[in-house]
Amino acid sequence: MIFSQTVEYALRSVVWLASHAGNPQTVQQIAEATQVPSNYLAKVMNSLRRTGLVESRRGLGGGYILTRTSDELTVLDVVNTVDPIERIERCPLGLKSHGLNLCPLHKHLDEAIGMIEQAFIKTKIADLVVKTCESGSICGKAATPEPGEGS
Amino acid sequence: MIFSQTVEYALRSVVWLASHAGNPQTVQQIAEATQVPSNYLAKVMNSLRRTGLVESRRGLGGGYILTRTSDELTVLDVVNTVDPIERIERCPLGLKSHGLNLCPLHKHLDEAIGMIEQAFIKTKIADLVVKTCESGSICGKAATPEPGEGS
DNA sequence: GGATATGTAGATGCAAATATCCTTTTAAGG
DNA sequence: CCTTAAAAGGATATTTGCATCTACATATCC
Repeated sequence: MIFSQTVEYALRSVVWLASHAGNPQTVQQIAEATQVPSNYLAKVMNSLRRTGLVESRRGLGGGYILTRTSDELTVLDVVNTVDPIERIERCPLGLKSHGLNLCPLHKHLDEAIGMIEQAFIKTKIADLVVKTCESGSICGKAATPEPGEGS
Repeated sequence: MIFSQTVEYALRSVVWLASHAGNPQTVQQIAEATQVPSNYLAKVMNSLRRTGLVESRRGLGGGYILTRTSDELTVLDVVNTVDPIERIERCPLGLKSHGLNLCPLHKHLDEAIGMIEQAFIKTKIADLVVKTCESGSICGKAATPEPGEGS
């Protein structure tokens, strides 16, 4: 319901790239940092490349980088790449009787989708980057374990 | 993405029941009116019964009716029965470092989910019933074919 | 140019959501 | 009772999203 796993993965990865602008990140690096299965992540990154959100470089020193700055890149861009948001334009019941007008049900559902869409347009990837810690994960500071958190 | 097929089916059916309050509707009737595969609909209706949103009567003259009036029943009630909305409460990455605080990514995603949840609480099933036509479908007037739309 | 490190592509496996079918239970009406 | 109409339950497809594995292409470094 609501957001697919793949959307999660794609967003985590893009946020990670945003916080490492300029430095190509390999699938392995991204996978470890974002805790996404690396084999699957490879597919996801490839999708992002095909739609032009990221660039790839092969070979030693290669990896992925964003093609835009993180404040020119919205959550919607990422979401629409891997699992596009589809507005309800026609009645799923295929009734001709109300032409372009949706019935109340689908009108309300579409409005809900629209809200999400708007929120995702407004939110830039830059807004999602954690700044309060040096080289941390996308989501705190996993990479720099705190004192007293031995495992 | 966003809404599952089952949610669609459940909502259509409940809206149909709402517009036939008092008259038990059989799975067959609901299925035809809402264009949902009847065998699958049977499962969905059963779920709605288990969570108490509808009552069933077996045997001749049986069918399903709502247990509440349509303005006491929200879209969220229905959605949560068949495909519950889950807020993001803990960081999916399982990082302890930020305790109860979500990272910006998951904070934003959760807010989006929260918006949907609110919208679905506010929307009553009564708001979704088409009133402008007598015995029509949930979504216009499919049941009363217009003149000149022979088939 | 050989060794190594990367992304790219395709085949396949697996599990969950969706859909179908068949049997059993329960109720109503004669 | 018996017949019929309905829901309830269970077994089984089908489809799709998620994930894994392997082979291949391309770049860097020595």
